[in-house]
Amino acid sequence: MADDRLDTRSHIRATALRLFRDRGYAATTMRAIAEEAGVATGNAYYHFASKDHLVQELYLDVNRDHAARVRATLDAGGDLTSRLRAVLLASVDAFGDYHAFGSEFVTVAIRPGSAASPFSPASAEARELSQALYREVVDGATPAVPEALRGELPELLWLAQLGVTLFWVHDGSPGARRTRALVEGAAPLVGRLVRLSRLPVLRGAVDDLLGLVRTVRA
Amino acid sequence: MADDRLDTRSHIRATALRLFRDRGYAATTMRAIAEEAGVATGNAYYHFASKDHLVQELYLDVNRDHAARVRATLDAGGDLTSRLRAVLLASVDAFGDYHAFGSEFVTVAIRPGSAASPFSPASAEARELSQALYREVVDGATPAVPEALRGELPELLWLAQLGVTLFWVHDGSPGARRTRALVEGAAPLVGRLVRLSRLPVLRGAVDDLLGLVRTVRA
DNA sequence: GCCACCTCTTGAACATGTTCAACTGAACAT
DNA sequence: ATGTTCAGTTGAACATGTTCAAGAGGTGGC
Repeated sequence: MADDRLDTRSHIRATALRLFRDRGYAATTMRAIAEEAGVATGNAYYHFASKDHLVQELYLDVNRDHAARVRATLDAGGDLTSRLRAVLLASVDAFGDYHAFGSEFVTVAIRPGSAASPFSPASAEARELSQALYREVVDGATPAVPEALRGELPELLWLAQLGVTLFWVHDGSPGARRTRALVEGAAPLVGRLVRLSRLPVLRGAVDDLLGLVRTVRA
Repeated sequence: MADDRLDTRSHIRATALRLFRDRGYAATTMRAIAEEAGVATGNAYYHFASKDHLVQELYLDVNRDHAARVRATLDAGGDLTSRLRAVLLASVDAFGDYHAFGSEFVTVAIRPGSAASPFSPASAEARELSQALYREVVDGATPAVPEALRGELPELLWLAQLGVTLFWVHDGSPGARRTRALVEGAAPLVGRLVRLSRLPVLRGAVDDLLGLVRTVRA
């Protein structure tokens, strides 16, 4: 019962994540986590401010998994479309273990006040990990992404991943088929648009978009 | 206490919506709604399956308000950009009353299983009301929107509104300034892209996009 | 009149996230 | 040794969404 217990905090963390994976969010009560970890309910709250904070730990795990899955692809080069496609599909895979309860978890994540929100301070580590992947997607692409886009594109692609995840949540198809179809279609479209962005006719639209992104970010 | 009480159901509904508006989602307990309405707690559950279903009623109200706000604009004609801009800004205004608690409500709405989700069967009336507005935005625009886009664009714009709302939720700026800036920038960008979509160079990208939309919708 | 049925209503009971006052025990100062 | 402090721990208590067995009251059949 106290074998792998380096310290109480990480023991509770590990217990919670296991239960989340096995039972989902709602079915994993704080009492169950505490009991399974062999501590009192209140103790879990001493180490984690809320259930959301435990979910946030789960997101961190998923993001680490995602990063590990795409390491080889990112190092291998390739064009923007194939890199983006691979990274987005890998994110679907990384979430795959939680597919049954995916909607529950993303629900928690989208709550603006939630610690598990991708925008929350508590998620900073997971967010930066994930955003770094898309920076690599862009910077390592050959042929190179046009200079003008290189600054903002990674963040836009990261947002696109959040969109894909949101879609995935509502996607009841087996094996997330529809979500994968979305990625298969969207990645080449992004690649094509990035290539087209060099054309003079599109210069205005591209400038508008970049200006909008910069304005809105502040 | 029983003055304006046509029937219990609508009395509970009205009471709940008032409390939601005044106190927000979390602070409005089912007990408070029932007590304020002068019925037992369980009675509220007889008429509304869950608290989410009451929130869904609130969304219906907001959507009706939105539709009323844009009636004149839609009847007046104008180009796509100005029509889209007006309708999106009006949606920000319609949600304005709930700005303080906006994040709470949208949180509820985004939960996939939730009755308040824009995609839920329970929200069908609100959804169709809202989607119809964007069909009008597109169909009533002069110069006319290219034939090829007229089918899918309304739904895409409706999704864009959901995106704007999601942004608004995370937008802490006074008067939702950043959200309005997003709309002010995005509407002309959409207008410009729709105009450009006629160009032969973009034909491929447009076809890809439309194909993607059709594939993914199923 | 009486019974069966059905809609509507009640309020106690339940499960769960969260809080909190009290307790433990180790580290440290005197 | 003794006292002090404080991070860590406990479990009962609380608030709230939700459920449910019980009943009220009306309507129609006989």
